[in-house]
Amino acid sequence: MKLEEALKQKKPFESEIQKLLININFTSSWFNALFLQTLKPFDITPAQFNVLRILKGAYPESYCNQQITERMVDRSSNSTRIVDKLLKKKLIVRKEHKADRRLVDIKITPLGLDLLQQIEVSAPMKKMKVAQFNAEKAKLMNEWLDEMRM
Amino acid sequence: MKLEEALKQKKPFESEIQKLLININFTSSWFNALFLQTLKPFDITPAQFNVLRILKGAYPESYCNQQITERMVDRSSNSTRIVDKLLKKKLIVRKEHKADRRLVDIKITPLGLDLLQQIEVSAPMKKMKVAQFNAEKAKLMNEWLDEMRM
DNA sequence: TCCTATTAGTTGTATGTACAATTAATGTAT
DNA sequence: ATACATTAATTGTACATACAACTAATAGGA
Repeated sequence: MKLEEALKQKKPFESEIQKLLININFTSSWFNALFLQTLKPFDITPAQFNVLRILKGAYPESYCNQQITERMVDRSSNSTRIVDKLLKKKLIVRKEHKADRRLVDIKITPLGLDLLQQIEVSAPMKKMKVAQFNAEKAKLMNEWLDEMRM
Repeated sequence: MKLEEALKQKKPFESEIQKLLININFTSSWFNALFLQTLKPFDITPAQFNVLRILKGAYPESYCNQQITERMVDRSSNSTRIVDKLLKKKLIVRKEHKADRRLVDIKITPLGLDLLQQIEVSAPMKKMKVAQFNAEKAKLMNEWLDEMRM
């Protein structure tokens, strides 16, 4: 659906670039709402899911808080608190870093890996990924989005 | 900067489409952080700015709450509370709708229009809009983002 | 008309975000 | 070694978001 229709705009946008900035935010918000619903049956938020996937990337090693933050899609949220929630659900474990006692090592548990697996094979998740979208277009868009953040 | 670098990923993404979904969210979050900073000197949030612009679109008429919500870029936020904040700053006025007393008419004030004008001519705002990005690419991306939300 | 359903807006609450302040550990210069 | 700056993580707080519950007004059918 055209953005002007979705936002019920009478007038066209000032420029394609202005429209693009709004379109990216609108699409992101739209996608996040969908993602939130998809993850709801698994009792996990998109931010928690993102941290679990990051820790899966480190497995069987661990990451400290700072390394997690650097890899989060949305850096505005507080990794300490996200990690707290995951800890309560036993999806991760924490232990003190040997060499530098300021750091905390955080590692995904088998239970956490299991949950990720369950989510990824679930029907709604597969549906989100397919998204009926041409891979060639996706590749170009990825290049251009990367250019935009400069 | 490439998304893989930005997120310090060791492995490439599973597919261009999966990467695109993450790229849109990451770019949106990146842009929002910038936008938040840009608006800070004017003591207004992106959500409040968005509602003001919507009401400028209606001016000199008004919109009721529902019409505002339909036009918001991020529909997850609660328009009543955003409107409350704008009211405290006297950037808008509220009055009861004549025909249907469930509705509330909301209209931007001259003070609100002034603030929008100030923001739009400000240096940081102009900088955000330019974004050194090719208009032809922007147009294609807009078409493709619109296709994605289906 | 009366009853019920629907609609618009507001409010309550748990969780999340933005940002500053704090605590504790380490690095570095003298 | 001591003092000071820097770094990593945590905590406090005001505000925002997600979502359900609530209030009040209107619409529509028997």
